Amino acid sequence: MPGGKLTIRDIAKMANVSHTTVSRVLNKDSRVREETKKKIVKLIDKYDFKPDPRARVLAMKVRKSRLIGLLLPDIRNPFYAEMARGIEDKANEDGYNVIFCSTDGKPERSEAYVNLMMRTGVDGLIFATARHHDSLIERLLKEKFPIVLVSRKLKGESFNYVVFDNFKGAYDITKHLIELNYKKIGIIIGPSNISTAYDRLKGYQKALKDNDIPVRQDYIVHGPFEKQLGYEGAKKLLQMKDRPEAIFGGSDYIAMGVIDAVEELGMHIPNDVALVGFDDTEFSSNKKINLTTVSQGEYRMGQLGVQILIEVIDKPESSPYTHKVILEPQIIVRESCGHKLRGKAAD
Amino acid sequence: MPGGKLTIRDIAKMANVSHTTVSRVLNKDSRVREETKKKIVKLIDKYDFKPDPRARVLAMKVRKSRLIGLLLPDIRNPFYAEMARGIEDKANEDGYNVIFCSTDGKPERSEAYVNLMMRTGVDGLIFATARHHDSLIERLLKEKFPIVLVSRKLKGESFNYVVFDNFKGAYDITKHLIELNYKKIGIIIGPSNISTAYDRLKGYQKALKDNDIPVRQDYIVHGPFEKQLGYEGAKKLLQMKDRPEAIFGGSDYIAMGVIDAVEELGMHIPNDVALVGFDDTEFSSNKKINLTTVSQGEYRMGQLGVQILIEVIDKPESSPYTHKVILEPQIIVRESCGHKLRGKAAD
DNA sequence: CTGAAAGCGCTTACAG
DNA sequence: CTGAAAGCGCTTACAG
Repeated sequence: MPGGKLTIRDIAKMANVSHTTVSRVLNKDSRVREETKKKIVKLIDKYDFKPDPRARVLAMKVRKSRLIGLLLPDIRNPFYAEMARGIEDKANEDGYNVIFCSTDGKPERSEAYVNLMMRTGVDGLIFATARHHDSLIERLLKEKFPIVLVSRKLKGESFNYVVFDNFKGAYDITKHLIELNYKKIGIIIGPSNISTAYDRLKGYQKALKDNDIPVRQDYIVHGPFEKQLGYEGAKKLLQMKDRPEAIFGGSDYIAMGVIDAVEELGMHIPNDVALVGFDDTEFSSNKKINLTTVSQGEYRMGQLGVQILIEVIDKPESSPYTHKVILEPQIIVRESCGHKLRGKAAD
Repeated sequence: MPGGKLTIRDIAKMANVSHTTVSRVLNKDSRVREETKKKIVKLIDKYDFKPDPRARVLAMKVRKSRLIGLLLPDIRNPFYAEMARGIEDKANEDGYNVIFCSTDGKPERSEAYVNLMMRTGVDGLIFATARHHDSLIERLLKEKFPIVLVSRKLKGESFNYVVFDNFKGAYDITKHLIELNYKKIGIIIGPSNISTAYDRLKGYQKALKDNDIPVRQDYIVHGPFEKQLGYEGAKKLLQMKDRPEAIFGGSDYIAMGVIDAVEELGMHIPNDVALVGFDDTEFSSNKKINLTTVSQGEYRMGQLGVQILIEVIDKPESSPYTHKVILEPQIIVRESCGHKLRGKAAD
């Protein structure tokens, strides 16, 4: 055990009391004589005695580890790092610790990590990795294990979640581009079995339709929701004969990749091609990047996620899933999409 | 308990065996008749029974939680996010989970987090937050609690660590600037009670001296090791009457702040001022940023840190601290510091 | 105010 | 191959 192998009985012996009494002072039970209490406290301090948390949990009626698990695609992605910080802060505030795992979007890794976490005994799980159909999460749900989904949802509504209105965010930012007089707008987006990608694509399409702009399939690039996709997608899009004048990067991380490609092609943002992202990570606000994007407030999303999870852990829900929050995204306009009515870009 | 409240005895009852036997199959003890084993395994699968990890740990001779704690300044800082990923990957590989905490460099937060982690029972701790004199770490060391320091060291050598040769990295990159014909070089760096900041400052100074360039105190900006410092420091430096022609940002994160300031002042990198950083985060390689920097390989540093920690956990060291690794940093030259022999910048 | 006893869910000699 | 028993370190009625 941390700090030595003393037990409650050792302390008891030294204090000439039963271990029961020591346990009482450890648990701030009032019915201990002030005098004996002092004696025991002194010993505890002297040896810096720490009761074994596991034995403690085991012996207690309500069995909690005060540990929550967090599954996310990649902690290096600034979007998730920010969210993780919100989760961490809120959790610690309530006396919980958080274990995190980066799955790289691979179901088999999720599976392995969840097993690992279960083995160490987490009280609940936060998933930022849900796909539309996710057997792991569905199983956990069926077992009534406490979980909450953040950012990404399953199909349906039978679970607790906190997400952003991705449809609206995408709709708005696409509309913003259209108002700036762009008509040829490409999009580079994650796979459609991820709710965020799916909804953003829908929002983009709807905005085009509402403005009588045909949706071109060749302007849509799908792939893994990673930076590399932005790079490859932009290369493809920008080398078309009839290339887009603007690109909607499905996330800031993807937009990072787009920027690399644009520079490599010797082009300029926004003169040759406008660019918008989604997430508003720290990167986007950099004065050299100045990416127009959609702010989700992922820190807050993380906080809300933990808050809900802790509620569920404390009182497991009877049946219906009542915790659902949909956050309002907000467009952050910067220079990466040029100026209003600037006229068409080269093509 | 996760997945239901079944115990080993429930399973035993159903299988008509003693709970001892069930425990045996759970622990892959070979001396169980194939037949009974199958029967039990079937039951375990059927009910998806999971033994309580805490009871398990409690009952075992060697008491391990397979949990390690990680203290770092801020998970949102890409440098630490990358390191965390290295730690996570290596830990999971060995069956460990990692709990992380962002301290924002505040000793009182470290203290609180470590208490929290101790309560949940971590087997060891990785610190990326050490200061030269750090009473918390020193106490843990005295208690022989398994810990390893990464990136930042205490004064002295009585502990295990994996760090980079910050002195050399800073020396080399400063020398690089000098070879490019810059003589007025400012530096924006963290507080000198953090080993990385201290060593980098020393490296910078030595490089200047070795090239007969006087060290000017007014070209040195100290402060908290954060992005904001870069912004403020650059504003200060660049508005001096006799301003530096080049700035050494003590970390990429600081360099990010410098870039913001430079742009805000309407200046250009590298024409008006050259810039170098330290860390080589993803941000720096972006084609619009192109920051010359020092690559530390923090992912690998994280991996090595866990590896050492696990070794120490498995066999606590007799006395001397034998795990010390110093990694060689490497300069990554990009365009943020202009071209060789380009002549002096404006001033 | 205090202690003896039972019990939390599991593992592991020990003895068949 | 299998089981009864002791024990891990702690908490908590129950009975003084």
